[in-house]
Amino acid sequence: MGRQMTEMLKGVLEGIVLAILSGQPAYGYEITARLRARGFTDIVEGTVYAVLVRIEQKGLVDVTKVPSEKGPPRKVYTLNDRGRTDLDEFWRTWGFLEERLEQLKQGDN
Amino acid sequence: MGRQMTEMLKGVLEGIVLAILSGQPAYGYEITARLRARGFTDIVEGTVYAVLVRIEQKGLVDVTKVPSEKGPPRKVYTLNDRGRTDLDEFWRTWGFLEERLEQLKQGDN
DNA sequence: ACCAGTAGATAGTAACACTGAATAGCGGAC
DNA sequence: GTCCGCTATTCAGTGTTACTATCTACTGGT
Repeated sequence: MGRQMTEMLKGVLEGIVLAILSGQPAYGYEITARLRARGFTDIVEGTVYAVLVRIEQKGLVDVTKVPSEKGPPRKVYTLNDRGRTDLDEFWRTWGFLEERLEQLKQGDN
Repeated sequence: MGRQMTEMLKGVLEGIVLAILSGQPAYGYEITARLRARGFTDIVEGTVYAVLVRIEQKGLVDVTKVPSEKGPPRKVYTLNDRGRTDLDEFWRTWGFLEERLEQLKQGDN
């Protein structure tokens, strides 16, 4: 992955995962697949699981273990109220940045 | 500063500084002031100087020392060719992220 | 003599994404 | 019946980054 993308994902990837979970509950492997389908082709499992551990510890998601027909049991993550609050805050922060960068891009500096 | 903003700035702040320099050369203290004027009210000098040291070491800027009427000599940073290339790449990476997040925000997840 | 404003530097910290590898369960091919 | 591939999770170690807090240094005004 490009160095710039890696750095830019910091603080954003967590929001992306929360946003994905806001649509419907999902488990790690599935989330990785969705990210890939969305164009984030270079994000590997290890990275996603680290995010999931973090948002669980922060109490932004509820977790249930669901047996899989194929492979070890899945840990299904569901966004809870605190997670939704955090996601809202994420979008506000993102919106702020987006605005400022749009101005900069227009060249009024 | 909010935790989310701090993390989100990683990888972005450097691009912001390069973008500011693309308009015209500037020195650290001045750049901090411009950032503040742009709404980044919580970014302090120490943070900006760290970025400047980094982009200088990467060879993205040329540096000249200019005496100041008031206070110690200024280090004026000028974006060079490598810096411009890096800035282009930054905007591409940013554009990619912006697109994906816009989709996510629209709720198609 | 002191202080505020200007200007830069730096050591230490915390957070984060990445790398690479390991573990574990199941199905099918051979 | 053993090996391979796919599913699924975990974890230790690394590098990069922004922040905190503090320090130095120069000038002008009170």
